[in-house]
Amino acid sequence: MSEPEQTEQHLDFIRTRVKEDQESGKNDSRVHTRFPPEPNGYLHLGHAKSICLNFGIAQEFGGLCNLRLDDTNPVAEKTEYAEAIQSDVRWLGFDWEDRFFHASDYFDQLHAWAVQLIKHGKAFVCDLTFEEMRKHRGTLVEPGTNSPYRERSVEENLELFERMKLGEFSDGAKTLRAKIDMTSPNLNMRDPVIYRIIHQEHPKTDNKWKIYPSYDFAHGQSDSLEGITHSICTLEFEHHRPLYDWFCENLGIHHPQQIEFARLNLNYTVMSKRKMLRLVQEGHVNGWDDPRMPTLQGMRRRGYTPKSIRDFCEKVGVAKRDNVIEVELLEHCLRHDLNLCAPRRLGVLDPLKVTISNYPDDQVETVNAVNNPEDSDAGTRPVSFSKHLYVDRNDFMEDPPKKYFRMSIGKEVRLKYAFYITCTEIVKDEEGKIIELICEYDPESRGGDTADGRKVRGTIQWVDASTAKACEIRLYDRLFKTPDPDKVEEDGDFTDNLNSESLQTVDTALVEASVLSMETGKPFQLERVGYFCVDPDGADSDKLVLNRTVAMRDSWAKANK
RNA sequence: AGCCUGGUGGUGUAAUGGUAGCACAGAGGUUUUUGGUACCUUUAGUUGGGGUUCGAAUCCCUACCGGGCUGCCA
Repeated sequence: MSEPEQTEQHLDFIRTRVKEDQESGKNDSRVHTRFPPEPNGYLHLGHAKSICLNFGIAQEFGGLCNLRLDDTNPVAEKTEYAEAIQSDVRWLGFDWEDRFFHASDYFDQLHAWAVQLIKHGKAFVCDLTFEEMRKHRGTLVEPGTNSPYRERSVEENLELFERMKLGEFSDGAKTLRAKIDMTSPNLNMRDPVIYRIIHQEHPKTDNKWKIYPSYDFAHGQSDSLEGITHSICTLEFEHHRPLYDWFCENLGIHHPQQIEFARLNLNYTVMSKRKMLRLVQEGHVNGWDDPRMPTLQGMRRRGYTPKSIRDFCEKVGVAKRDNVIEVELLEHCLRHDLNLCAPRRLGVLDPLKVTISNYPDDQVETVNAVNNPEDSDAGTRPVSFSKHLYVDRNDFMEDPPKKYFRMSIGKEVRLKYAFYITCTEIVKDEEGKIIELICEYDPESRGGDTADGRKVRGTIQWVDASTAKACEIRLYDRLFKTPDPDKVEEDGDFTDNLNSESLQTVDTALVEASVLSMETGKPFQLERVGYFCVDPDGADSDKLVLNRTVAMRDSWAKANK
């Protein structure tokens, strides 16, 4: 695992705080965090930031980090999600050891605490309907008014709460509310609901409960029970902190410190579960693991490495101000990692036939290709070479501009790892389209250089016609065509900004035979083209399907825009 | 409107009263059997206005501009 390079003078505000607490001896200098997703959807890049923060801080300060599923609302939560979450966190490279918990593990304790609050006159059963409660709540500028049920006796509250628990009332008929302050400027403090009636089977507790605690009544207490020292969450929970504190204090239990940070936003995409769900449900993408999705499953299928994502999460920093990170940073982190670890292969997306006129008709030889120039231990591999080859169509120009280094008539180029060739003749079809290049090769240039040391500036990739394998390649582009997909015309919708060309399928590609043995999901580089990985879609057929993880940086294309 | 929050190059993020730094992006260059990589150089910033101070991104006042909050979601 990569060690985050946190230098002494470069700590973010959360780590600064944790460090101070540790040095002052707070919590006996323990550091204990947790990552608490709700199992109602798949994890995305925004969650990755939180995972890296929580597990990262634990590692850096010699502490622990728990994985906890916040399963207090059985309506949308599913086991399917719970399993994906564990798999994703593990894939990202983190380990919670034996500390895998559920908020539902604490339902009994939470219930007992609710009873305790009632006995202390700090909670009451309320009969107000949803609508009535909304009216009583007041507004942003006006205080709320007390519920008419606020002054029920402890005995009555106890009895009613027990009957709620027994399932005697229908959903929404009654709630248990904390008795705090209906005039508080913080709406969360206006007698918030802490238990509601939900007749719904729970993935973990089955039909044991008819009442479920709200987030506010479960989260802090769960943290407390687990001995969490720093409860790190996103900014939207800032207004809930007074409540978090209120419960810990009024229950007299261990009081973790909640700290909020700004969630991650990335341009050209959306980062909310709700919007991603729509993309999936409305068929704009092919599922949660579509390689264009910012879900961890999508990114994994696309070929993102855990290390590149961790590196990204470290580089985006942690602060309280709203932010939108440019995708270029993500792609930089990806390429940086891939450049170091991805094996190299040869392939052409748009094949153009090449015949070497002075090469023996039936001869086939092998040349040695370097597997990874950044890693000498990766060694070399044999690649077959013969009279009939393919190069990429865009590596030839009949009428090239001044600084074009690749093929054109009479211009000598290097076929990477093989020979120098010079095009002598172009073959066209009736419509004038180039269909073949007749070339001559220099037998003395085997391996890619000659004794005379002459300079050949252009080097291109190629495949041997007799051994190359056909495959389907899926080229991905950003999902949205605008940096801020939420910025729309009136009556518009973020889906208006979807990029209709975010997926382009190329079915003409040819790759060297060894690509067949690449492991699904493990990225490799097709030299000069980009990074790719085998998609699971081809697994059950003979078809080889590749995903383009990310293109190479291309300063030539950029300069010629 | 009330409350809470936050404003540092294009984008992020440091500097907590003492040289505004780093990364990505941009521009230029060196190297190169990937027009990749690596390396070098470079453009560009403290929201405005007052104040305190020898000295302010930092402290105070004020204006302006973002974001959040009226679920029995989390």
